[in-house]
Amino acid sequence: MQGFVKEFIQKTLELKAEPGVEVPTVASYGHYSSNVAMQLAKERGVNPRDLAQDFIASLQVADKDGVFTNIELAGPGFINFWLSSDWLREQLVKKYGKKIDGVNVGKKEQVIVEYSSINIAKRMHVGHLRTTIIGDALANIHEYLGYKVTRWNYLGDWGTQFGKLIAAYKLWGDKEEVAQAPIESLLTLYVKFHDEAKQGPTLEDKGRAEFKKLEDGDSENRKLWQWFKEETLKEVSVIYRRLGVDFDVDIGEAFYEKALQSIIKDLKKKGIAQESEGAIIVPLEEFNLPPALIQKSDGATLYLTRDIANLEYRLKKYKPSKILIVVGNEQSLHFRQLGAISQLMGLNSSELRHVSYGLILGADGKKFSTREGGVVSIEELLDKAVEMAYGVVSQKNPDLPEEERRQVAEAVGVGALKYNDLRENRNSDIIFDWDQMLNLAGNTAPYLQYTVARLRSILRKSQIPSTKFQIKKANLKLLDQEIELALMKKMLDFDDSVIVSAQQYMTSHLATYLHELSQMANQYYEQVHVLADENEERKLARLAFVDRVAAVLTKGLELLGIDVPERI
RNA sequence: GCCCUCGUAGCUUAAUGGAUAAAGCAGGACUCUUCUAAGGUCUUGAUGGGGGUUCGAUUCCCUCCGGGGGCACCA
Repeated sequence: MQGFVKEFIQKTLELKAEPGVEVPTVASYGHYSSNVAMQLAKERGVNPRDLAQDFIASLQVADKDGVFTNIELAGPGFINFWLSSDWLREQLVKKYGKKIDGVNVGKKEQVIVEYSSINIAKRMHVGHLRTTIIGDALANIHEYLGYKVTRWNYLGDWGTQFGKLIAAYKLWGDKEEVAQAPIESLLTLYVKFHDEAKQGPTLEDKGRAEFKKLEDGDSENRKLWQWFKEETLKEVSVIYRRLGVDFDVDIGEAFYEKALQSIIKDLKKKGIAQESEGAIIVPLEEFNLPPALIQKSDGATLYLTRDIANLEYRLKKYKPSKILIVVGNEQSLHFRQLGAISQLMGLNSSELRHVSYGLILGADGKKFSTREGGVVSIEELLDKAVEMAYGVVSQKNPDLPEEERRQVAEAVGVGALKYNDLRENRNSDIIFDWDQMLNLAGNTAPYLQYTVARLRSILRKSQIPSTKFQIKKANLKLLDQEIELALMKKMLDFDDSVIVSAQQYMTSHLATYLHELSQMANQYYEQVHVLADENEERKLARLAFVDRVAAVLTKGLELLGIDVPERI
């Protein structure tokens, strides 16, 4: 409802700029608070409290419908607003009377979210977890906000390592083995190639030669490459299914290979790129950046070159208003260079955003190395989380049938892991810690899932068919407890949290909101015993209300990509 | 050396330039004949140091200290 208050102030006071409105941390400062008078006092050369007083007079006159019960001056010049209970009830019905549809702030504009971006013939490890989870949630959030979202898994499917892999496969590979455990056996071949290559340069040459053949379209190598790709995707699809993640596009680096030479030629012609030490670079002094290398001295292209082609293709085909690239902040220089080059090329029609996040570090505080074996695979992480959740479910709720316990454990374990990443979307690094990742109490997904399960349990135990829970028909006047009104107000702030999450590309706002809503819901069923109510009309109204609280929490968790079991 | 990023309670983290810095974990005290105690209630405890801008700074600027990442032929 922040937007509503903002609009009300802006219209009434005829302001050019959007006024600042926030939800105060202290309840006695009102439902909403604006610092608009303090912002404008200086340029108007008046005392902020006097200005606020004038504003309040106009606002009170403008509030003909009685939306606010109180508009008050406070502190150095804050204007604090209290919403009327009836208006809250009305809005609740308006917003949540049917299913929760979202808000159309995106106006069907295109947004491309690039995330996960795995490498072919490599295992998915903890490093891929953050990008996959954060990217998927951001995609969901943009969809809720009315954007047309394209989910893009930008595959690492090109490079000399594929020549090595093909060479290794031709030497020692076994079709059956690869088909059975693709990533495992391809990885083994790759490692073997490296070990053997230490004996002499002939093997390396062979790898390079195979890659050259692949580049030139040799049909056998092309087939092998395609097969490796398919098998890898088949294998990781199991993980994606467990994570509830799905992509619209999985075009990778290889796709752009053909476009690269003409891009380089074009950049040279326009004077954007130039030769240097046998390579081709784009100087970026004007952006205070080091020069970007787009072609090696041996003529080979680079990741950045392909990203330029990638950007060009996306702009042309999708005309997106935003491109979000969810990848760790170790690549921030790369994306700053890409952004600079896109400006030089005039490819800055859409917002190109590197959604970065901190690295996951080992216990020693150093970067996890992909090369060494010390990396935890995603399967291992998921299995461990689910196993732990299963233990807790079995202990807390032994009466649940075995199959349901398994399902609950999957939702709880995976949910806990996801929420752990989504509740904090900051740029500082994270030290990998099993205990913290698998924590199931406090500000975690299981707490939110538990809250919904409790709410649904109340509905179930009422023995009233769910079709009767109609907030439109309920007599909401009977809901007059402080906690009930506070909950209503909180529920109406849901969209704000989603909007801020999208604006700042930070899922933490939504996660924090859901935790707060959840805390209030827990207080609610602690304080108010719905089923014990002898007033049938009020009981039915409360059941309808409980149903909507659960619905908002469920929707929020859905946006975060977290499943909600009926019982837990 | 240069660039980026981070530094908040014992730990993990919040806080579009706002009022009394907010949670969770851990610690202490309560709370299950009442809709699931994965809960609820109370409680101890913090902005790295120093300057500046501002009516107001965790937030912006400068500087110092400390952690992490990056810096032409990897992605």
